[in-house]
Amino acid sequence: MTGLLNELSAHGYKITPQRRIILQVLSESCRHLSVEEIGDKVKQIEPGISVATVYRNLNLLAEIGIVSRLDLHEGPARYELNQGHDHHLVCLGCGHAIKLGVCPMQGEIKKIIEESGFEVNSHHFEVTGYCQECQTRHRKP
Amino acid sequence: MTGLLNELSAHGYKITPQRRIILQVLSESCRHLSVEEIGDKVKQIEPGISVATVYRNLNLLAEIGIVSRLDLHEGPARYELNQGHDHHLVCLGCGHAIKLGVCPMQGEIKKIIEESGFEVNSHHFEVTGYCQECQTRHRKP
DNA sequence: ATGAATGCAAACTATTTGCACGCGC
DNA sequence: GCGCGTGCAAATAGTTTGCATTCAT
Repeated sequence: MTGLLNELSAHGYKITPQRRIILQVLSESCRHLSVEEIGDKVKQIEPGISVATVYRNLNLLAEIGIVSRLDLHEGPARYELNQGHDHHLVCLGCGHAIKLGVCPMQGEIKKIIEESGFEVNSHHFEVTGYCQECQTRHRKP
Repeated sequence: MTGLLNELSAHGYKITPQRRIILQVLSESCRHLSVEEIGDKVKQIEPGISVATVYRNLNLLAEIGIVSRLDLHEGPARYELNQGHDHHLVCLGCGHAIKLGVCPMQGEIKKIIEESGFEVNSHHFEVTGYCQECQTRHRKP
């Protein structure tokens, strides 16, 4: 948490109460939160904070790599603290992002991409479906 | 192309001139098109067609699996005919999506996911960076 | 003290929707 | 002829932005 704040100032950005709170909220969650969810939690702590600020800071944080953004087609973007490097099983039922310990960007695939001459900037692997809990619920209708 | 139309009626949907034209436009492109691009091309063929129709049909086509949708964070969603199953190297410079012949959803990774009890609905692997052509352009500033 | 960050509201972009009409089956 | 599909315009969702003010450094 303090590390995150340091990273902010290291990039030349100021440490404001708003940023502190946004980072706090993110660090207390173990799943991808929508801007709305983040905004709600933030407002519970300090009601005066505007959505615009939340948006601005999430963009900023995503840009410097502190948070990662998940763009599902349905609904708004979702954010979470960038846990180094992770891929997820995202449940369409409950929204939980289950961490996957492995990364597809290795072995044969990595080699193929490197050999193609493409300069990799980032990669994204995401599996959507239903977690065990939601499977039963989803099947009945 | 006729196969695509068949697939539509097989799912109980009517074959309208609009749908015919949208599919024609998609089948003539080798890259992911935004709705705006699709709309423009469609209107060159038949000016009366409304964007709403384009949206409605792209959603429909995506649902029955005829087209695939690409959700970059920047800007609108992009669509292309579903070429079976593909992953891409998306260039941040020129926007081209270079097809990757291989799929990460196999071997060890597939096994791990299956064993976790997660019910996979779909998966998405996407690499962003710069294609060879754009690498030089991008490096100079 | 200076410029970066904020709050507010208005603007904007992408997409969806309600309704009356038109057309494929 | 029935009902799905369409065009239009208005509505909505998500996000960004201009501007005056506040605050971190």
